[in-house]
Amino acid sequence: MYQQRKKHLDARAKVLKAMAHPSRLFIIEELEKGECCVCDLTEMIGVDVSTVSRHLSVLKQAGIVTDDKRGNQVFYRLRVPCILNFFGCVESVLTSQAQEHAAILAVAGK
Amino acid sequence: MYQQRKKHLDARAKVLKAMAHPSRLFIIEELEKGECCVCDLTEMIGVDVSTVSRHLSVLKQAGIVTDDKRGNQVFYRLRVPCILNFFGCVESVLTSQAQEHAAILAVAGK
DNA sequence: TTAGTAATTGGTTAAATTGCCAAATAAGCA
DNA sequence: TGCTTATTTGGCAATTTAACCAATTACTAA
Repeated sequence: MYQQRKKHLDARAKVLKAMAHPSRLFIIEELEKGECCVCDLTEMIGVDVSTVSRHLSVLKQAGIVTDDKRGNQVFYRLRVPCILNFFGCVESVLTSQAQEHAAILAVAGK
Repeated sequence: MYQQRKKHLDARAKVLKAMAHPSRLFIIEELEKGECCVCDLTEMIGVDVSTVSRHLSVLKQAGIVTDDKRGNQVFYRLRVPCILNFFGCVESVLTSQAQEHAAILAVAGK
C-alpha cells in the first residue's frame, strides 16, 4: 500500500527538499527574473562562494535549474516556468498561520 | 537587500521543509481524502507510532494540519485546501527531469 | 607563459533530522 | 480502582545538512 507509492513520494520529497532553504528560495526568486552567474548570486546572498555553488548544485540535481558555462562564468537559469505559481499554497499556509496566531492573541488578551 | 527578504524566505522554507519528507507527503495525500487518526496513518505507513506522531507534529508546527482530540484518539486534517494544486509544479520538475534523462540516454546509445 | 578571476570540490565541524525504544499521559471500560 | 488503548515525549544513535577554509580546475588577458 504505502510501499507502492513510495518511489513517487520520494521523488516529490526530493524536489521539495531542494527548495526548502532560504538561500535556495532566494536563488529561485532571482532566477525568475532572468539568468544569473554564481558571482552575482554570491554577492546578493552574502555567504561564501563555495556555499552558493553547493546550493546551486542541489537545485541542479533536483532538476530545478540548469547551468551554462560562458567564458569565465557559469550562468544558471530555471528549468521550469511554474515556480511562481508554486508559492500560492505556501503563502496560504502562512496566512492561515498568521490568522490563527492573531486569534490566539485575541483570546489571550481578553 | 537579501537581509530584508530573509524573514519571508525563512517562513516559506519552513513550510516547504515540513512537506519535504515522503512520510509527510503521504500523510498530506491521505488527509486530502478526509481526516485521519494517528493509528490509521501509522498502520498505513508502517513505522513506529512515535515516528508518525513526530511527523504530524512537524506538519502541525508548520501550519499545514490541525488536530482534534475526540475520546481516545486524535484526528488530524489539512488546514489549507490547496495542497493538491501545489504539486503541479513539483510534477513538472519531475517530468522535465525524466525528459532530460531520456535525452542523455539516447545520445549515449548512439 | 604567467597572473588573475570564476567556480567547483575536498575536508572539517556544528547542528538538525530521523527513527527506534521506553516511559509518561490521557481516555475508556470492566 | 485497575487494565487497555491511543498518543505524545524523553533519550539515544546514525545520518544528513550547512557553512567555512583551502586547494583545484577552467578560462581570460597581459
